Amino acid sequence: MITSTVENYLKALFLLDQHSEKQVATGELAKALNVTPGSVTTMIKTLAEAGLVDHRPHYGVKLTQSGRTLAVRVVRRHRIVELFLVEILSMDWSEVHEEAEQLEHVVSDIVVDRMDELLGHPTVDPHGDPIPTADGSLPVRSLKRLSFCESGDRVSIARIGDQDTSFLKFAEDIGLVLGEKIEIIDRNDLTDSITVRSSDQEIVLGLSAAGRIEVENA
Amino acid sequence: MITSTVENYLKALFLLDQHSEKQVATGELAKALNVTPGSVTTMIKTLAEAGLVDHRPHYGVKLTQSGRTLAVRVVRRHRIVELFLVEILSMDWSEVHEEAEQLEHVVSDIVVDRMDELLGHPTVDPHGDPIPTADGSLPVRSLKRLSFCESGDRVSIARIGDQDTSFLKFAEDIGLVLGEKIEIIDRNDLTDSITVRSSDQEIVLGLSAAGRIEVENA
DNA sequence: GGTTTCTTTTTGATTAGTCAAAAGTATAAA
DNA sequence: TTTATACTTTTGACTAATCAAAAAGAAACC
Repeated sequence: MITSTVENYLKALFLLDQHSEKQVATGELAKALNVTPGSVTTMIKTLAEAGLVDHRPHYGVKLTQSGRTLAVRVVRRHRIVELFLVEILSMDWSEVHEEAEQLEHVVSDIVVDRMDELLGHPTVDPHGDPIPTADGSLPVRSLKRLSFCESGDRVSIARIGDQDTSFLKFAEDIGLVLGEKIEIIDRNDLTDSITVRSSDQEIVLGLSAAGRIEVENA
Repeated sequence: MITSTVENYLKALFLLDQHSEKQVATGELAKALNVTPGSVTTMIKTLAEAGLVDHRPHYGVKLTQSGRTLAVRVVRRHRIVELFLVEILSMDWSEVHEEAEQLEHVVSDIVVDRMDELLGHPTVDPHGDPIPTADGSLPVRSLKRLSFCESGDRVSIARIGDQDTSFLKFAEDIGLVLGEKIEIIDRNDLTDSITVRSSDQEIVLGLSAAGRIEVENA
């Protein structure tokens, strides 16, 4: 039986290694899961025996095909549940992450499919993250960080992956919502800030905050 | 922290002892939870230490007030989730029990309250079991088993508590649904059966099946 | 009252997951 | 090439929950 813990390890591995083909370090995984490195080593061995990861001691770990398949299923459940909580139960998108973190391990395929249907087969969750399809495929988008944009760029907000509730609330309050079209007015490396216009309103953001927002060309 | 296991023990105790003020026997609880009596004894000791139950060794166990409060909360979550799955996600009432069994341990109060709202503050779940209010009160209804009805009685179906999927499907198929008004045509102790009329249709049930259906005077 | 039967409790083991701290490797610096 | 630093793995211990089987207690029967 696949426990919630195993699902969490697989999901964390997936989210960590999806943007780089490299092995994931034990310490990195430990930090992501909030456990000690020793615990990770132990669990990695269990996962390797089950054929869910490949482990090269002292180098790192990587999902196998079957591990990846399971991980994607967890991610799908998580993202559909998050969107469902926001759209159907009118919850605030800043507070659904923790909730989905629990639900992702217990909702059955039937329930997820019903939610998916009710939501009209959505492609992204409330943070702008893509929702894997039932067969496990995951669209790849080419986004860039708002902090890398140049003056004059016209882009739309595509993803705010941050999971910090207060940052999400803040972004929402100042009108930086998913799909919003914005224009970069000024990018200033001296003051370490970037100024954007969104629906006639000018917003100044520090570059580190801007780095947490991803955009695509409008 | 209250684990799912503890919640399950409390819930089982609540469901077993609610209709009799008596102590619950170790073996009875073991059967309800599908664990060995030894496991129950061990857990009971833990619960007693936490002040959730009173335990008289070799006699039985009973929920304390605080144990009861927790149990009722679990029952509320379970029943609201069940109804939600049926009403909002259009799932079949015969298949939601297992699902709710998992969800009851992870849905937060916020989510339950939203579901409750969306459902219009319902008072009974899909099986006709009362839903405890947020403050923990639980309406008491006086129902009787269909098997105890006499010829000529006019009643309405109030509860089908059984959790066996096939029995639930069967009841639904023959038109014995919650709220349905029926008239007892004949009750025959020799053939061990009862004949009822529901919307012009005559249905013959064995008394043991009729014992699983509860009714109230129409 | 004494013995049999049924139920409960105790005992000793096991599994999943975790931690703290010791021991072992790899890498980078001198 | 040796040493220092950083990271990983191992070790031993702990918690929650369980089981199987032995021991103990209560009840029922003669």
